Amino acid sequence: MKDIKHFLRQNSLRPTKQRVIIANYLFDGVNKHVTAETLSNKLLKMKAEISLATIYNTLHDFYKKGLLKKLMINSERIYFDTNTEHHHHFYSKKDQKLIDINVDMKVSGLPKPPKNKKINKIEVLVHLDN
Amino acid sequence: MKDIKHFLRQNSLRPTKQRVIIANYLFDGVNKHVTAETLSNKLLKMKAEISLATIYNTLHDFYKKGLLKKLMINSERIYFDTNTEHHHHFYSKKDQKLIDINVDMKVSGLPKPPKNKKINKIEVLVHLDN
DNA sequence: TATCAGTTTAGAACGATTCTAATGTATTGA
DNA sequence: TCAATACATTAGAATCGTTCTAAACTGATA
Repeated sequence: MKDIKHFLRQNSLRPTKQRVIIANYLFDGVNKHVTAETLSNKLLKMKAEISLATIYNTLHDFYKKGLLKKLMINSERIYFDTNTEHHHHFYSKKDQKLIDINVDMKVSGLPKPPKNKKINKIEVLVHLDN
Repeated sequence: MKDIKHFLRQNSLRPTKQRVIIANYLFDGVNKHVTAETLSNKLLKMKAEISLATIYNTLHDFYKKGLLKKLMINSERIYFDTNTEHHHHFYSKKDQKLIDINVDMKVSGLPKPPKNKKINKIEVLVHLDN
């Protein structure tokens, strides 16, 4: 798409064929959580053969430009989130699935951070059972 | 120590030389966060040469018996926490350090979990800046 | 349209972790 | 007490996600 090219250029990223395909998928308006592997699978289904190395490069390029968030979910893989707003998650270990929590939550009773340290952000992960 | 042997047996773990050394270190009353690597280094400093495979095995054995918690911190390594109570953490990416938050915190404004899912536990990770 | 910096790629390398299969050791029960 | 055996340890190989390398390619620019 034309505007994806603009969008990439606006972020000082050359709109190469591969980046356009990936950005088109990731930034279609629906928030997504992807790993290199899930993205690769999706792209293959869309008949787009892009090497894994490029997928890794592209995810990191987008991340460096602030277009993606890296999630602090420990599960062997690195998750990238197209929702770069500060938000929280449900996590189902069983399904290996993340679900955005888009409402505002408040954490109360927080202790003082250690000396000389400032709180950057608070992440809440709600683990689901089944 | 004698009681470490009892402790291991109580948890249906054979008190082998290696498990006794590791348990003695981990369960000395001071809560710790370790990775296989940091534990291995500590043990070497204590003149205890235990193979990495055994360290991994032992950490997982202890984990399976509920003696250790696995932490959901994304950082390439798996962290094990000797504090198995439900609690939260400060995390300094810069220092690659975790600090327990031992006070009770409340999260308000939590949305309903998805259909057929139950909330298991809520984990709060407070990211530090510097 | 030639140039060149930036990009893609296959495959090698890497690092944390797990596996393998041979050796060693705690437990048991006679 | 000791032999049998079930369980543990180990070195090194294998695995898996990810990063690196270096050669080929391509978008931007002049």
